Amino acid sequence: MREIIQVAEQVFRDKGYSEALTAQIAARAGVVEGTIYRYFPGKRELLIRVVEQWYERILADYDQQLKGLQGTRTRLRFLIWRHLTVIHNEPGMCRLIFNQLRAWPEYRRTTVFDLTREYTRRTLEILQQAIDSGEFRADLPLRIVRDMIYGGVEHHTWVYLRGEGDFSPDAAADAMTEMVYRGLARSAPARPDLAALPAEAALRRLEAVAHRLERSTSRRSGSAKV
Amino acid sequence: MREIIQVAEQVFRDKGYSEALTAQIAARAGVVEGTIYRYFPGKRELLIRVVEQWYERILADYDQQLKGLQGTRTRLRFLIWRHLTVIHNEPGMCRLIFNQLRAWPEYRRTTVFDLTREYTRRTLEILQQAIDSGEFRADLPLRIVRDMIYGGVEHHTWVYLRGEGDFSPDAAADAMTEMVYRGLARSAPARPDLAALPAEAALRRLEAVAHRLERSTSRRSGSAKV
DNA sequence: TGAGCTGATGAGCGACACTCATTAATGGCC
DNA sequence: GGCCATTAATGAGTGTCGCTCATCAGCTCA
Repeated sequence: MREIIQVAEQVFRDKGYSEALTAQIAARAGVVEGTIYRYFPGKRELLIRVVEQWYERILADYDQQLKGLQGTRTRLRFLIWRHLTVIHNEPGMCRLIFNQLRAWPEYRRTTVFDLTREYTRRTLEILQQAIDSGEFRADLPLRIVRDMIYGGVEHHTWVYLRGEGDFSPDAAADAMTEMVYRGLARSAPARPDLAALPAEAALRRLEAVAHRLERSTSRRSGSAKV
Repeated sequence: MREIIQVAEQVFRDKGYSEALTAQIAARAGVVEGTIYRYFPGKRELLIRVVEQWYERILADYDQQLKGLQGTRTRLRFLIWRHLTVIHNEPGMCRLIFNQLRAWPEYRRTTVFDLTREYTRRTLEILQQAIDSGEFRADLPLRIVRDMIYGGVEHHTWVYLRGEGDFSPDAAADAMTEMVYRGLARSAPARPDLAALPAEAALRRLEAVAHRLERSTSRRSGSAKV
């Protein structure tokens, strides 16, 4: 049975779900086709088990890695980068999840579903912590931000998953983190490299701060000027 | 053939791709199964034709609507809202596209692919125009912003597409537009005039604001200090 | 040694997409 | 209008797969 799952993973990964034949999986595993059905209700459940075991392996040391990271930006970037990297390293498996597993009605009762929820929950937590600490503004629904992150990752990696191109996990993670950070940051981003910015950029930043302060001041004094 | 496509659309929409039987489509269309294969190479191509015609219908008056809208924010919001609304109104059809069509190798040779590219190209255009006018900063790759928009929309609508909940196109469009706008806006939002400001004038303005702030701060600190 | 249990076996079934030889319908031409 | 050529429809197959089930082999324990 261990053998069946291992062989099935290989065959599914190489051929995709519908091109992978149960007869072939059985043959390669050195059993007869009927044996598969003693351990799995059907081909679907076989794929589900395969993906579940793989996904657990992938997420094994995940929490530990995250625990060693400090700061909203760093942690956020890690989450995004991690997701991008998994897709980059395991396109076959991700294709199976995105194209098959997720479309099935059984998906919700899968531990893949649970693990994914857990996975994305970390993102929400980080965002919420940043809001609590005042680093992020609180006026955008976090679930939508999360959707833009994970949906964005998926959309971005499609061409690659279709085998028609490549992408850089690092570059994409940088851009997405920056986008999210700017979209949510309360003030202009507190970037350590800001000191090195040219005068023009610094001026622009000051403009932004001044404008915001101006508004808040005039709002308080009651002389709203537009 | 017109009849076949119409019936097929209905059956595909109701039952999903794999539960929809060619025999049933033929029966409902009042023809025999073999007739379908005189007009379509296979079941896949039938779905492709169905989706293509539907999609063309959906995007028919799209450009006209967009042409009547002014301003980056308005136009951006319309694009996002439009996409969300189509999914909300036609979940069956969108499920077919997301779960089946897009996973097939034929997808790239589909006009659905072309139309989608055209559709998302508008988004890139709007973003690029905002960059050219100085409204948006130019240091983030636009393709990634686009991916976050359309990926985010998809991710956000999944629960609904699985028939397990609902979502508000308006609320989601607002939040996503806001997120993108803040993520890309060069200065404080709604001040495109600032971008054109020469350095000297900006400095004068900053001086003035600083003065005002100085006074209001000292006034406040006089009574608030403990 | 034999009874009872577990689990592998592989021939076969049912469901479907798809094919093809045959038949019917259509339309141009004298 | 009658004749032929071209095109379209027919429905009885066929092949492919996932899946089932009666049967059998190996193992344990009395």
